[in-house]
Amino acid sequence: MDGGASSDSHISPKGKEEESNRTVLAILVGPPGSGKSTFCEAVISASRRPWVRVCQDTIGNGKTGTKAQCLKAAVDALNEGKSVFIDRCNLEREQRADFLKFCGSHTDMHAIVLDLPAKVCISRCVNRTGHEGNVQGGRAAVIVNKMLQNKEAPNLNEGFSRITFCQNDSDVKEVIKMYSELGPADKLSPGEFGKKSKKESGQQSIMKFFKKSAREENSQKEKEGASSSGNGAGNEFPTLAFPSISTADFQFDLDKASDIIVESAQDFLKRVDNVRLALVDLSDKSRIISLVREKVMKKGIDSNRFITFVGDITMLYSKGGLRCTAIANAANWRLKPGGGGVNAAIFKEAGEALDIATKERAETLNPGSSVAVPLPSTSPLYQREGVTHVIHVLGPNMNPQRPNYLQNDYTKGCKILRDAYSSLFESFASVACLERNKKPKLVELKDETSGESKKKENQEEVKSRNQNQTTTTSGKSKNKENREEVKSRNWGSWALALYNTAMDPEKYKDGLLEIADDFIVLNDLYPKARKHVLVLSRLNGLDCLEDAKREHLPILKSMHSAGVKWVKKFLSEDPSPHFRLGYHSVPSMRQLHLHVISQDFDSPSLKNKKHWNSFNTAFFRDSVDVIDEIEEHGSAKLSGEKLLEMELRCHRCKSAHPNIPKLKSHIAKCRASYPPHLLQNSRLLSASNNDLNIN
DNA sequence: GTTCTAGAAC
DNA sequence: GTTCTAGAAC
Repeated sequence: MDGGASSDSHISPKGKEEESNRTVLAILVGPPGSGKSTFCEAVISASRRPWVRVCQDTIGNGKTGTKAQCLKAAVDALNEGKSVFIDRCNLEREQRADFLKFCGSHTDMHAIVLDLPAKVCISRCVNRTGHEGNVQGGRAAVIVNKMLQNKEAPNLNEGFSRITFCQNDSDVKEVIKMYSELGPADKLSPGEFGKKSKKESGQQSIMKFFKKSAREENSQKEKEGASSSGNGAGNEFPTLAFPSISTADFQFDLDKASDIIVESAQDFLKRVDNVRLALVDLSDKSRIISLVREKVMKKGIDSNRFITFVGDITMLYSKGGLRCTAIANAANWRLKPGGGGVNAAIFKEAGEALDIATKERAETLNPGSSVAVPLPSTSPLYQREGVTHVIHVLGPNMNPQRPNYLQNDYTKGCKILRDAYSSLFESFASVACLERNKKPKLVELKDETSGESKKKENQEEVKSRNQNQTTTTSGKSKNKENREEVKSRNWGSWALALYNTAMDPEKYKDGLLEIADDFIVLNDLYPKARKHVLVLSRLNGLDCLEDAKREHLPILKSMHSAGVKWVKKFLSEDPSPHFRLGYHSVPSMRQLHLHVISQDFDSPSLKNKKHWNSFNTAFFRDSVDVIDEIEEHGSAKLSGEKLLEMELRCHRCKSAHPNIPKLKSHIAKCRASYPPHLLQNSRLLSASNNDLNIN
């Protein structure tokens, strides 16, 4: 494989050989309510390419349409040089087969799988009216459930050249955009995109949304294995390709660097399943590659999950058959294109789109940190290589010829390099949409992870506050502190405002939004976002989350419901914000209160690090998790106040920012999707959130 | 929790 | 010089 980053192959090889105006037959796959018709209409109204939507619900002119009618309409349209959407459920392989048979040599066969959660589809069906096929109202749930029982995900071996999976609304949006931008002569690159890993689909699907037989999966694996140029690994894992950080221009010691790469990777892979890391270097004489290979072998790291790869990081799929979800860029601190090496090559291949998308995320990068930038679908790296994200990462600089070098301080250098890899891998974990519930460590970023042991200590401390000091098994000098804390929790007079309100709401009723038997709702006096209310318990003695035990579950649940009710009310006035409901691990004000807060954090009262981190680190405990944990263990996990001193990171894209003003100007424009953790379990409530309709 | 302000960081 | 943080007082 040639190592040149500057070959001419950024022009898709397919682009040259294809005559213009090839047609596309795109089969939508998804149950009623998954948004097939909306998808088609959105693309058709925006596209320069002529599209025809063939819909079985409408093709019969009032009567129920047939598949045969759809086939005929599709073939007619293709013959006229138009591209076609097949808008019917197409959930079973057999249902799709006939359409694929008509695939002439001038037509690309695509599948677009709208793999949204079943409950979302059901709820949409139940709530809609005037549906073309009358799948709506009460009968919809039965129909959708039945259809979902035995469905098969489309497979390349059915004859599709491209299959795109959408798991959520933002995927759908992105794919609509991609198809809308497809000009008459353009072609999307072949392959499977956006597919969930096996583990994820197992965890997310309530009713085995798309069943796939083991036999099929194996044959698919064989197929992929055969075409993957003998790198020995199947292509089913999300893969991060990364160059060695700091060892080129920044002259980091190779031996030390290789240790850090291997250790960081091993640590990451231990904690995260279903991902793969690929260290990439241009030259097969690369010293860093051989050092890493040697150490990987010694450590017995799974060679399917950590690979070394010689090749151009911008052409891993097109030239090397290695499909990567994300590639890391050894960036400079200004996040500028150019320079040399990997940074120049990636910015060049990704096109201007990456520069623009990067600017939207962050202006600068600190050594030891990273920022993940989603690649616009127009980028050649996305279209040709199937790369969805570029993760910029900055390592330590040991080069005396460069400004701000570390003067051979390898204590500092090694720490920064470790931080850089940890941050890179964590960013990748977010990108790869990992299920992180079962591994609480993963929820934390690098810096939080390093604070993990401290956090544990803190939790223990908090726990032991409630115990008598005679339990001295691991007591040490903490006992003195404990004794003081056990005696009384000293609330300053300023910290009693909520308590006083809860005990005598009538006195303060002018400022209250709602007074119920067991809780009160009021606006936070210093709101940290456009919408920020408190649901305040009225129970005397329930001072904070630490006090909440099983007997408090009814009040916790009723506070939660009240919070959700107010979210609904806010969303009915303005559907744009997202909300979280949760408690501070260690509150400043006495009397248990639930924060209901919109995620814009656009407020002059949000002034310092503590404010930010109290809502955007594990210090903030989502109400849903608190209830689950108390149900399961009798108490909720608490995080220590150490987290409040953490570096400032955007709650959406996780980029780091040096101070509050910079962070605030960033979050005002950041539109990255929220971290996967927040998208689960209704931690994040929005107008499109189905749970709001059900509760 | 906020306000105030010294002094660190830029 | 200005901006921003962090600690003390309330």
